[in-house]
Parts: sequence; structure tokens; C-alpha cells
Amino acid sequence: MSKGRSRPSGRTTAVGERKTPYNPLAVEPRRYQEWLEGGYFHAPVDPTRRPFCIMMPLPNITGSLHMGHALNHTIQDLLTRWRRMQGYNAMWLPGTDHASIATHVVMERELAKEGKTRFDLGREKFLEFAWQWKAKYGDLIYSQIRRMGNSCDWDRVTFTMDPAYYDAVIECFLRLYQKGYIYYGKRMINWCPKDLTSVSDLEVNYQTVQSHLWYVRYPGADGGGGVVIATQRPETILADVAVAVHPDDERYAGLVGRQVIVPIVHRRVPVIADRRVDPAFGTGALKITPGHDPLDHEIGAAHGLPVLVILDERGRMTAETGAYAGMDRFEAREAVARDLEAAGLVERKEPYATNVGLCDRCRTVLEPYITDQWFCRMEALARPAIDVVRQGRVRFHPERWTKVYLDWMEHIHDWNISRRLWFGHRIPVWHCANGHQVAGRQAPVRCPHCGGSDLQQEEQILDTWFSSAAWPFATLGWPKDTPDLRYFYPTSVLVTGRDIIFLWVARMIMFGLEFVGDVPFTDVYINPTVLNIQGRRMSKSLGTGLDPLDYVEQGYGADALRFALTLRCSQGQQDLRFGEKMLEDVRNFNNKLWNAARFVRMHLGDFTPAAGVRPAACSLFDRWIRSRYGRLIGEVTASLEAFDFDKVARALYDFVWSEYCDWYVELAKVDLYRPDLDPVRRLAIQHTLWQVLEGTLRLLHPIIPHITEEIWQALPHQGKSIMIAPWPGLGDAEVDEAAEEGMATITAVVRAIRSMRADLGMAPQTPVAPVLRAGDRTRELLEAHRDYVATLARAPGLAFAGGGVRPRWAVGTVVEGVEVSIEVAEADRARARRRLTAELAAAKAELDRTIRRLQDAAFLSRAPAEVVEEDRRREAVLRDRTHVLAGYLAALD
RNA sequence: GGGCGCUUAGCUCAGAGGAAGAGCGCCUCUCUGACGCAGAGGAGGUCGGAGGUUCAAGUCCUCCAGCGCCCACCA
Repeated sequence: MSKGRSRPSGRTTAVGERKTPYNPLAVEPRRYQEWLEGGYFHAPVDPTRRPFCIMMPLPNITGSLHMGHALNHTIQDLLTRWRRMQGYNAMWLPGTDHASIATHVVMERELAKEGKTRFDLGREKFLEFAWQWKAKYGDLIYSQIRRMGNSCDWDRVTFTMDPAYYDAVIECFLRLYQKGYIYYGKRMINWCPKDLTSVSDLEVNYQTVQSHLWYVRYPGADGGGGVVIATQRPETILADVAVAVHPDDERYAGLVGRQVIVPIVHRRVPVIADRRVDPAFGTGALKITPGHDPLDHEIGAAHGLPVLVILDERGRMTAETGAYAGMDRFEAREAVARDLEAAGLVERKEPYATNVGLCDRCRTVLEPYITDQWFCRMEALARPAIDVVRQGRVRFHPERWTKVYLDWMEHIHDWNISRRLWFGHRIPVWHCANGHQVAGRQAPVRCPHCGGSDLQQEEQILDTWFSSAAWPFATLGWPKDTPDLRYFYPTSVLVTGRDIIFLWVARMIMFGLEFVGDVPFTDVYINPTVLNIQGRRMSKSLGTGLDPLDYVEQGYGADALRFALTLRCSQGQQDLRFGEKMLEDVRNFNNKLWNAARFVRMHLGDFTPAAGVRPAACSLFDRWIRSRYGRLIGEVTASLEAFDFDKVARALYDFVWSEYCDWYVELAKVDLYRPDLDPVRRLAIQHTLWQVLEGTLRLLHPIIPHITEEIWQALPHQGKSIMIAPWPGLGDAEVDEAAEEGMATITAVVRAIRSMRADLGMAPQTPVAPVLRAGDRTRELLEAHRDYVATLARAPGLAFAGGGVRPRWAVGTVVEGVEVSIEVAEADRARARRRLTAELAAAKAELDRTIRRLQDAAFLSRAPAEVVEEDRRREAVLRDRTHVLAGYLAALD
């Protein structure tokens, strides 16, 4: 709560309403329920209308949603609601992801509390548990999405393990299998010894850790000194099959082709030459362990070396490692190092910073490990997916992500798609006893290759990203040729985070092109990452995670959270720092809007828009605010089209607060509180107040849907809900340059009077008697609007100077060609002098700068004529101002 | 080792070649009949540093520094 002084309680307004701030909690759930009941979220196929479609990036069912989801969903809802109002048949499809490994990790954490693992339950029981989990967290997620006001099509909600979706995923696999893109075999992959599965290269998190480099001597088999190698992983020495050096390394030229002895196991292994060895690293000699290192694996294969394995799937030393059998890999590392030292084979040990790969999900150090794996060839899939982005058929926003995408796609590796997990889409392949594989929807009776009838389905499931790659079309009924698919595909925009451009965006583009023959979406908007106010990543485990719903229920409401996030969602920054202060700002805005609307309603009486408005009855101010509103429509619409969401929010914020409320409403009061107000004038004011507010609500609605609906329903309006009201168009209000110019003069004069009065130490309500002097046309304008200027400036004695009559002492200034002055009492002469002196100094400095420029021949000859002209005008204005200020100052003495 | 982003008022951020902006915070005033979650008026930036291009540079170019992100098999 702010520390503002508390005001007397129980005050009521003229219409008897209690003066309490807008309370979103009383409005939002009720409005959402009405929208649901109105069926506005559902978008059935309708060939007479243009479709607009967004597929929600499916949240994992691992828990509740975080601030990143709140932002991501807000942007999608913003786009959906905007396009719906524009007349598109807008469909936003919600759903959730079974997220195999992520869900496994959280479920197993739960099981671990009872001292159990998934293996204690067994596949079947574990899957039951998974479905219960899904029911619980799926519902939680959907209720959070609803509470934020999101207008998703709930009739189409999809889960990646729904039967139809499951079948579509299997169909994708089978088609790729048919084309020969899928291959199977023993491969070295990233293995998580805790989760007991492979993970793809993209799911490895590299972290720098302090480690050691051991320099270990491998004695020559011939009794010679042999060679010294450097290693961080002494335990893998037991699986060494060679030592490699660079072929051009003269230090070892004599050794290549001879043998050295692997310490501890006393195995004789060859010294080989290979260009992949970096002679500058360590000693230039590399021990080769094909069973436990990717580079060694490659080198070993090239030289036909055997593969030895000394670690099991849990990262423990195997039974064949003698004294080390059963030790954990880290324990074994120390033990082996100790034994090497005892044997006098460690030449030295130095500290070394190295990158270790951690499991993205459980942070366990990953192990390069050889197991039976399924891979998907990517080259043929990637080629068209590169082309469509190059051709602009898929566009990234901000544009810089295009290069990130292309760089990765151009160097794409084959994709390890199998996971040794249970919750997911089981690979539809059967292995026969003779080692053949048969892919299909059902278990084959016998093996087509050998006729064998002993067939077992593959145990592994597909990578969760394999199933989500089909999201844009599997949700629409594919592989069937459905009306939904024909109508909504390709979808319009994908809104997502940069962390899954490779994992998900790239794969959707590849799958879409491969299976449907067209891009899955035409635009990709990469939203910023939400960080906390210190600029740190939000993370539950670090205790820095923020629950968006906490803030909502604390009283800020969903609209405030949506507006706060939108206001800071710019394309310039890749992160968005979120703090509670931002919610206060926007909550205050909502309250301002609410109260402005209350003012309008108070004065609308029995006004109906049908009465129309006569242009002749419109004041300068009516024309001005309509002109500003007209510009606003253009700006907001253009910014939405350009994905500049912060600009959308800011334009609306500034318009409502700084123009509509601060000026138009205040000016309208001058007339509305006039006892003898002409009914025709009243109608014009009512019409303007209503028209601009009603239209602005429509522009605001995509960002803050609940409050705009609440207000809109209380105003004269057409239609059942603001969410299906038309989007304001450029024809709704005309820009009026003359009105804007006139208004600029009036606001400048009002501000000048307020400023001078404040500088003279007069309270805002103290009446003053300013004297204005201006050229004929401006004077005419000001005289015509003197009541308004006088009221806003609290200057009942406003006068116009005819000749050179000036009070004895006065403070004055010139704004917009108008000389404004206020008489000064003797006691205030010092204050007046201070103000005039400061303003004069500033004006003089600026005048000098301008004169200097105008004396610069290069400037005069090279700058565009209008720039020079502008400077000449400025010079004249400044000369006038300094002259006037100096006059007032001199008179004070 | 490459690539990308950021560095503007105490804080969070707009601005992308022609006179430094917003919100919050701070200081003065104000119990005005929409709103104190408010109104009025202020103070406060040599726009990270150094060069350069230009008549003119937060704004374009080069280099440097700090912070952050991504990619890469260096034992």
C-alpha cells in the first residue's frame, strides 16, 4: 500500500456511489464466466470469414504456471482478441504437454519421498500415477489460464497423449520410417545416470566447474619411457584402447606404431596418429577411450579400435573393474588417481576449469554412453525448412532470430528421438528374436524378414519434442483431411520463448512441411524472457519464482498483470524485468480509467448516441480530442501489426491519462458545470465524451479485457459484448490539425500561468489575474476560450493587454507566441527575480547556440532548407523571449 | 573459440541523424463535486569509454570495457 494520507472515509459521490477504488476481483471472474457462456471463444470453421489461428505453446503438466507463461499467454490473447474484433474468425487452441522427461522427474521426486523409484511401481502402475498427475496439474493449469482472462477455444483443448493426437504422432514416426529417415542401433549419446535415459544435445546444460588435470605416464611396452597423457577422468583409463598423437607432432614421431602400457590394467595398446588430436593441448598425447568419450569414439571407430565399457547405466564401475567394481564414477576417479600416484605414474596434477554437461531436467552430470537408440536423419527435413525462412514465408519477430534459426538449421545433426522412459508415445516398432525390426500400428503376427513369431515391442518412447513437433496440425485432425485442417492451417502466429527455437519451432516447421506440405505458421514472435527485478532468472528451485496468480489474487487483478507485462514487452530487449511496482502503476491506471468512466456516466444522463452530433456544436476541444483519438487508432493498430506491444500499451496509457483525463475531461467540466449550458452544446460534449471513451475501451480491450467489458456494458453500446465489437477504424475520427494547433496554444498558456504561480509560492487555488498579450489571431482564439483558460489556470481575472500597460512589478514569459504575465506583490519580488533570471539564462544560452549555428557557413550550405528555416524561426522566438524576460527583470529593480 | 543482446534521470525503461523523454521514487503545494491507486508545479542525465563519419551523432561506423544470453567434441 502506498503511504498516501488517508482520506475521510465514507464519502460518496453525487450519484451516491461509495468512493472505493476499482476492485478487479469482483469483476474479472464474473466477466470471464459470461464470455464462456456467450460462446465467444469458440471458433467453428466458417468459410465466409477469414481465419486467424494461434496454437498455444503447450505448457508442461509439471506444476503451476509462472510469469513467463503469463506474458506468453497475454500476448497471444492480445493478438487473438484484436483479430477477433477486426472480424477474423479467431481461434486460439489451448493444450498441455505430457512432457515425458520433465514430468518423470517431478513425479519421481514425489515417489522418492516414499523412498520409491519408478521401477518399484513398474510401467503400468507408473502410468496410472502419471494420468492422475495429468488430471491434477492439467486442471490447475487450465484454471490459471482462465483466471488470466485468456480467450482460448476450450472446445478444442488438446493433450499430447489424447488418443487422436497419439495416433497422429505414431503416424509421423511411421511415415518417416517408411522414407528411411529413421535408423536404429548402438550409438553414443548423452546419458543421464539418474533418469536412466538418453537426452538430446539440446537438453545438455554445460557448466564450468573446477576440476583437475592429471598427467599420467603410460610406459613403453618395450621398456622405454613411453608417453605422458593429460586427463580429467582417470577412472576411464581402465577402458583405454590406444594413445593418439597428431601425425605432424615431431615429439612423438618415433612412437607412432609402437605400444605403451595402460596403467593399472597393464594393457598393451598402440600409439596411433590422428589429425583430430590437438598437439597444443596438454602433452599433445591423447588417451583413447571409445566407450566413454565422443571424440575418442570417433577416433576409435576410424582406426578400428575395440570399445571397452567400464561404467554401467547408473554411472557405477562394472563388475569387470576388479577393485573398483561398484564404485560411483566420482568415487572411482579419486580411487584410480590415488592408485596411479602410489604407482608413481602421476607426473603432476594441476587445477583445471572444465565444462561438464548437466541434465537439463535433474542437473546430474551426464555420461557419454553407448546404448540402442533411435535416430532421425535431419538433412532432408531441414532443407525446405531453411528455404521457407529464407524466402520469408515464415518470418521471425524480432527479426534477429532469423539468423539464429538459420545458423542452427544449417549445421543440424541427426536427432536422437528415443527415450528410455515410460510416459509418452511408445515407439511403434517390434523386434524379432533374430534382430529384425518391424514398424507398424499393431504387433505383427510374425516377422516379415524371417517369419519368426517371437516379437517384442520396443521399450523406448519418443522424445517429447517429437510429439510437440506435430502440434500445429495434429491438433486439427491430421492425418485426416479435416475441414479444421483445411481452414486453419497454416496458422497465423506462433508466440514463444527463445529457449525453444531449436527444440520446438524448428521442428514444427520441418514437420509441417514434411507432413502437411506447408508452413505451420507465417509469423513467429519471440517474446522476452521474464526475469525478476534484479535481472535474475526466475526459478522455483532458487526461490526466485513468482506465481502470477498470487499477484492477481492479492488484489491487482489479471488485467493489471496483463497490462504491466504488455507495457514492457518490447522488441529491443531480450529480457523483461518484472517487479511488483509495475503492477501498482498499472493498477492505478485501471482505477483512473474506471473513475473517468464514472465521470462520463454521471454526465451522460439519458444521452443516446442515436441523437448524433452537429459539427457546428463542437468546440475546439471536442475536435481536438477526436483528432487525438483518430491518431491513436492508427498508432495502436500499426504497432499491433508490427508486434510492438509496448508501444500499443504506452500509446493507450498516455492518451487516456495525459490527454483524455488531464485535459479533455477537465475542459468538459467547464461547460458541464455551467448552469446555463446550451442543450445542443451539452449533447456535443456528451457525444464526444462517450464516443472517445467507448472507442478507447475497444482499443484497450485486448490488453485489459475485464475492466473494459465492465465499463463498456455500463455505457451506451451496440452488441452483446465488447469482445465481439468492431475494432476502431481510421474513419472513426478525423485528424484535425487546426484543432491540435489551437489546443497547443491553450495548454501552453495554462501551464505557463500554473508554473509562474507555483514559482511565486502561490497555492494552486489562489486566484490570480494574468495578463495575456498576443497577435490578433491567437488573441482571438484565447478570448474565445477565456473561460476555459481561466478555470483550468484558476485565473478568474484573466485579462488581455491592449497597449503597453504593464503592472509595476510582474513576472512573465512567452509561450507559443503569447506573452503571459502575473502581477507580483512587493514581498514576492525576490522569487520573481529568481524565476526570471533562471529562465532568461536558459533562453540566452539557447539563443547563443542557435545564432552560432546560423553563422556557420557549412551549416547554411549543407543542411536542408527546412532545418535552416526552423532555426531562423527559433532564433526569432528566442530573441523575443529574452527581450521580454529582460524587460520584466529590469522592471523589478 | 564463435555469435547475439544490453549499457540513457536514484530504479524500471521509451527514444535510432536535426532543441534529452515516461512511469515510479524525491522536493513544494492542493481535503476542486470522476479519481489521494488523485491534481498542480519542480529538482534530477557531459545518453558505458575512446576514436571516426557528418554542417549536425543517445541515434551511423570502428575499437574497448562491463553485464547477460546462445552455439561449439578440445582430452
